[in-house]
Amino acid sequence: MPNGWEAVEETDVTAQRTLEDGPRVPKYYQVKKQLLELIATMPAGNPVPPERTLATRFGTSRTTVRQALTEMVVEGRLLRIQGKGTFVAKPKVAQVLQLTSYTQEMRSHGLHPATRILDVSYINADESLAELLAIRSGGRVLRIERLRLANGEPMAVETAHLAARRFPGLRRQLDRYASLYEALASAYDVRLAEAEATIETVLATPNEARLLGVDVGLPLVLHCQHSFDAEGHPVEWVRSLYRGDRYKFVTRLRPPKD
Amino acid sequence: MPNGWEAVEETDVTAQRTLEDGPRVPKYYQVKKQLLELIATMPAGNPVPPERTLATRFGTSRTTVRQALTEMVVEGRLLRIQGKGTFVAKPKVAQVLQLTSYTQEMRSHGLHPATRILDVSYINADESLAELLAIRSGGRVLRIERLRLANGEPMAVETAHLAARRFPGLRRQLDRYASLYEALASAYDVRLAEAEATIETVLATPNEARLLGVDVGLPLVLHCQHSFDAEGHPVEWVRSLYRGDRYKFVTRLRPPKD
DNA sequence: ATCCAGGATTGGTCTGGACCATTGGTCGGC
DNA sequence: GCCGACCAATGGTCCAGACCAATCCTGGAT
Repeated sequence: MPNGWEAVEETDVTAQRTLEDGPRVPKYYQVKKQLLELIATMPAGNPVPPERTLATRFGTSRTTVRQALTEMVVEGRLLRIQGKGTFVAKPKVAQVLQLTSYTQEMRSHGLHPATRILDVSYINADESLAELLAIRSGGRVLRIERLRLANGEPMAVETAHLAARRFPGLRRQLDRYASLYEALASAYDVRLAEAEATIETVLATPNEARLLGVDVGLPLVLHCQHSFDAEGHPVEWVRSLYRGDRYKFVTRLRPPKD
Repeated sequence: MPNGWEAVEETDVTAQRTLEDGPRVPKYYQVKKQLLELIATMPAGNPVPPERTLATRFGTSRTTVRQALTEMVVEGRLLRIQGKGTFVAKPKVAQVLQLTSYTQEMRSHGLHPATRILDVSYINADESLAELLAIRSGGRVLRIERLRLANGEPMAVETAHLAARRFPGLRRQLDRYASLYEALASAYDVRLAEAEATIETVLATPNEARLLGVDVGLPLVLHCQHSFDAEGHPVEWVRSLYRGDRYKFVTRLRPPKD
């Protein structure tokens, strides 16, 4: 790893008070600040010194270094790969919050989109899902689970739910069209007109971590979208998990209607 | 602490494979699942056994228990207070993404809003801020830093920036009106018509942690809002930090304009 | 009855170490 | 040249312990 690590000066990092004489600053936070300076001018993909090297350099334990690195990973500044090393991360993708297809969205960022179908199955709706899809409790629902990739890299896991009764044979139609939205438009003359969405922070479960290629516990953005057609009838309920380290969201705001 | 902890059975938690025979599940994740079951029927505010007690019960180290608890804190399921204990958290507040005042928003949730002014000062705009406010670089900007509380509890830190030249004497006007938006409307006949906002995950710095009453490193939602009046002129740029464990966001989505 | 000091309890930070899992490189055999 | 085994390097998990910081409770003094 001849990458100039030798040039990193040994540094005494001590938990200390802030300039405003406020609460003590954790030692790991000082390490984080030093690391932020270290990577400030590095291009995406540039390797960062190994944890053990950094621990020696900063005169601190590996645990403390890991804590600092973890925060930077969560914030999307670093990318850590077990067995390989730690690297400066690519900038976040700014995802516009609107009703558009994943494919179009990624292309608008100059990224090559791909989708892998993880599962397509029929389930019976519990009460809350039934209410969302305006069907009776226990009604049949088509569930489509997809992994969204950009340039071969997992970005999101999406699970769509649609009422089987409203869209008979939709499962077979999926093979004929490039996307779900296209199938809905062409085979059922249904287009999404509006949706209500919630966004919140969750942490990756072991399964989700595996799908997205991240470590368990990485913060994800949970985006639940309840979509309606032009007549105001519910079309789908989609639960999407985005990598919080890879995305920022963009939206337009207006005043509320009085 | 006679709270029935004795009734919690000793449990052998082992890192194990998932039902789908996928990757191993970390031990702390198993602890997390057990804890989720434990708190499932507890009301908000209910105490959770201390870390050392849980470590004994689960036959694991305190570090492992802490990891599980931390995840649940991040997700807003638990609230941890140093010296006091760990408690079941209140449900997240669903914040609608629209141009409305903080006061109105909290009231719509039945919460008692309050605002504490942290700082009001004039600064000189750097290039990016100048561009946002459509002023020349170095121009004078009024910076207003506020802490938003609900029922006495910190919820967000907001820092608003407005062009001093466009709103002469605004600093003094702030004392006359209940809110910034009201001052803009009454003293300058300016109302916000539209805004563009970004949302992304960041982690609490020591200063932010102190203001919000959370631990360093807790995930926060960074919300940057660039607001315009009816003529499309920029009015303000606001940087807000919301507690990710306390908020979920709600928005309406529409198709893009072709 | 109230207040304050001291101790107990609880969570927060840090250390050092061990062990595991993943990735990549090297070397030897075919 | 290609493939497989082995090893090194790197990150991921977990342990046990020590110490610090914040909160609360109790007992004694006023």
